[in-house]
Parts: sequence; C-alpha cells; structure tokens
Amino acid sequence: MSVPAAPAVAVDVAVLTVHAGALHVLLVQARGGPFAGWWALPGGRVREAESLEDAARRELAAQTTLRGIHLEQLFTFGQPERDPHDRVVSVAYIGLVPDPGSELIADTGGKYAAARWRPVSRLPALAYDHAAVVRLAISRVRAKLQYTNLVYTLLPRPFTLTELQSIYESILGRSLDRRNFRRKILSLGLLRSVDRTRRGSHRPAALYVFRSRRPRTVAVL
Amino acid sequence: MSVPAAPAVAVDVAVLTVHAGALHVLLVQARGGPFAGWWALPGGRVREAESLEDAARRELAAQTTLRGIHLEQLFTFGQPERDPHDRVVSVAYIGLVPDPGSELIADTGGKYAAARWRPVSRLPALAYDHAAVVRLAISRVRAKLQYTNLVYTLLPRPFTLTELQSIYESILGRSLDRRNFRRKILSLGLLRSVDRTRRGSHRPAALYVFRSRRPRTVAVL
DNA sequence: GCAAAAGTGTTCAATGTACACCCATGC
DNA sequence: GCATGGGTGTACATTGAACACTTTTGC
Repeated sequence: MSVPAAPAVAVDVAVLTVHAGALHVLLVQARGGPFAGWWALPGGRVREAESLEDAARRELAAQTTLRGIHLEQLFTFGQPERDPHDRVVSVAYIGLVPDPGSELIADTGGKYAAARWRPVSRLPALAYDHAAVVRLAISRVRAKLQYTNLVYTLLPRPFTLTELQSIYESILGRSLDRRNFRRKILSLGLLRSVDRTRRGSHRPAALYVFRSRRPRTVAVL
Repeated sequence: MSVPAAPAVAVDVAVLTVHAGALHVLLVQARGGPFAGWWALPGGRVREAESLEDAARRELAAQTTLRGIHLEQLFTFGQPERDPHDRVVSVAYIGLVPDPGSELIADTGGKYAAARWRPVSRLPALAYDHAAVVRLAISRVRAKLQYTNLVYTLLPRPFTLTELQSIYESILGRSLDRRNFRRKILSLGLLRSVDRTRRGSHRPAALYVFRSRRPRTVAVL
C-alpha cells in the first residue's frame, strides 16, 4: 500500500451502551490491514462528498445493524505513528444506544466479521490507538452524564426511576442514594410520567419518558 | 487546483487573549485561495510526518510571533462545502496567551500578511467557517474557565486578585462579587502568594502566582 | 404473612450569595 | 484629607448528603 503525500482521514466510532449493569462497547474484527484479526472500533475512510458524521453513520451501517443512533464527536487522533502503515488522521465519535437486550451480537452477516458487545472492564487488546479512544469516550460520557440530559439516548422507551438510576450507577461506577436521586431528577422537570406501570414480584413502579429528546445542558447530579 | 480523491487535513487555531477588559482573537489575512484578502484564523495543511498539534505550532510560528503557547484541541470541522474549492477537514485548536499589552500586532514581517488582535465582539467577516470556530472556541473557554484552572495560561507573571477577577469577568461577560471571588479562589489552594506587591495610586495589592501550571480540573466558580 | 422493590420527609452540613465597613497608599 | 482600589466578616438562602419507615404487589 502506498504512503500518500498527505494524511488520510478516517472516522472511528466507540458505540457505548449499558447492559446487565455494565458499560459495554461495540467491537468489530479487523479483516485487513496491519491489525487483521484484531478487535477494533467500527470505522473507515471518509469519502470525498460526505461529512464526517455521515461517514461515521455509513461505516456503522456497513459493519453493524445500528441505524440512526446518537453520535457526537469525541476527539481527533493524529499521531503520525498511530497507524504503522499509512498516515491516517482519525476523527473519533461516541455513539450511544439503548440496552440491546439479548441481541448481544450485531451482525450484518456477510462482508464484515461479526460485531460484538464487550464490557469495557474486560476488553481484549485493541487495534491502533483504539484502547485510548475507548478510555476517552468513557470519561467524556461520565462527565456529560452529570451536566447534560445525555441519558435519554440510552432509554428510548418508558422506564422506571430505578432503571434510570441504575444506568447512572453503571456509568459513574458508584452507587447513589435512591431518595436523593429521585428527588433531584424529578425536580429538573426533564421527565414526564406515563400513566402505565411496570409490574414485578413487588409493588408496581411508575413509568417515565423524557419530555425532550434533544441535547440540553442541565446540572443532573 | 485539482480536487483530491480524499479529504485533505488542515489545522486552524483560534488564539484568544484578554486585553483591555475584552476577549480578543488573533486573525491573519489570507493571501491566496478562495478567500484571498479575507481575515481568517492562522492555520494550514498538516504534513506527512507531524502530529496535529505540531502542525498547529508550525503554522502559528510561520504566521505570527507566537511560540510555545497553550494549545488544546477544540473540534474537527468536516462539512464538504466548508471550503468552496477543495475538500479540507480542519482540526481546530484553541490557543491561549497572556495579555499581549501594547504588542497588539503579531507580525513576522515577511511571507505572511500582518496578524492582528481583534475583539471578539467586533469581528470582520471571516473566511471559511472560521466565525463558527471562534464562537465554539469562546463557549468552550467560558465553560472550562469554571471547572478547570485554565486561567493560568493567561497570567504567566505575578498578578493581583483584582486582575485575575477581571479576566474571569471579561470572558464570562458578567461581573462577580469581589469578596466572594477572593474567598473562593484562595480557598482552592491554586495560588501562592508572592511577597511583593503592586503599587498604584492606592493601597498596594498582594501578588500571586499559580502553584502549578498544569491543566487540572477544579470547580472554580 | 413475608419478601422485594416503590414511594415519601426530615435533619444537618456545606456551599453560594448578598452585603458594609475599615485600610493603605498617592496626590 | 480625599480619592482609589485593597482587604476582611457575617447573615441568609440554596443545595447536597445522610438516613428510616410505610406501601403495594407476587407468591
């Protein structure tokens, strides 16, 4: 492969979700290049006529079953040695999706190797500088969780306050007082109560949805 | 000029400072390209073997007298239409420097047209999407001022608490209570008192310096 | 009736905000 | 002695943290 006279541009996406009480990231298996066979973040080269975010969505669609998810730019990695063969500047994105539930494998079934959700606490060695990308993505999400309404991207359907709190706890890595959490969250006016309830082997819980599904900055915690 | 098959990579730097109680940004006059004659942020193409930050420093050195300043990555702008001729993805950086005082013009005197400090409240039309870059830079600095010790980049020499407060007020665009500001700032332990004082037509003021000149996150305000 | 999670209130500590007076200097 | 900014302390409001008991359901 020839070395271009100027850096090439790529995008990489760290798609995060909370599943079974743990933060997970979506990994794909690299099929070619210097890291063939390694686990990596989905991503690829940016084309001539598309925006960076469009490139991220296109690569996600090609390598996974994810469509229309929440994306935000994270950081641009441009160390000359980050790709041992080419000079590639990579614009990293964070993706956030609701709990995939039992669909733990996102797979397009053909051209690309299967994508897999992996808990961030036990990641395999990653290609390129993708370990650093994941670390930065986690710390960014942790921070933004506290001063924005970002969680809404992880909870599309009606949810109980306990479920909401559990997402905060999984990402922040610490437990929160249930009573204080409920009071604080409700006082922000971000939630709207739905008249249905969720039943279990115990008292039914009230369900809520987010009033607005647009990014907004609010002091949540 | 031929359109390359893939996006090119550039860096642009919004260098900010506080001068005479107002936030200023450093502009240069574009000499060629689609925006010849327009005011723009200093910047240029990234070369094969340099990191993004190195490219930013190299371009700053070529177009201004600034060396060794505080730089941090802001955002990467990659809309296909942001440059009407080429497809250029631009990694924008924020630069922060102390008050240049009477040296209101940074000039290398040769290859490039003079660089000038302009108050951000009265900017001329800017080339490319540089107006958006400046807006984003300002809002980022405003935010980071409140939860980091970022100000130290604007005050290299001993300063009075009033000078420090005035910088906060200029950037935040609101006035702060002098007594509360002093108490809060001193309680953080970021400052070290120097035994000298600054004299004027009034009571001499104690001088301080920052204990550490490394980025750190602290709730300042 | 018992287990399990839902729901609710109060107390205390810490932090932020508003505000008024004396001090040291130059002229 | 007066104008100018420097320096300090106190009262009140707001916010966050800790904490215990009652309620509703399934089994």
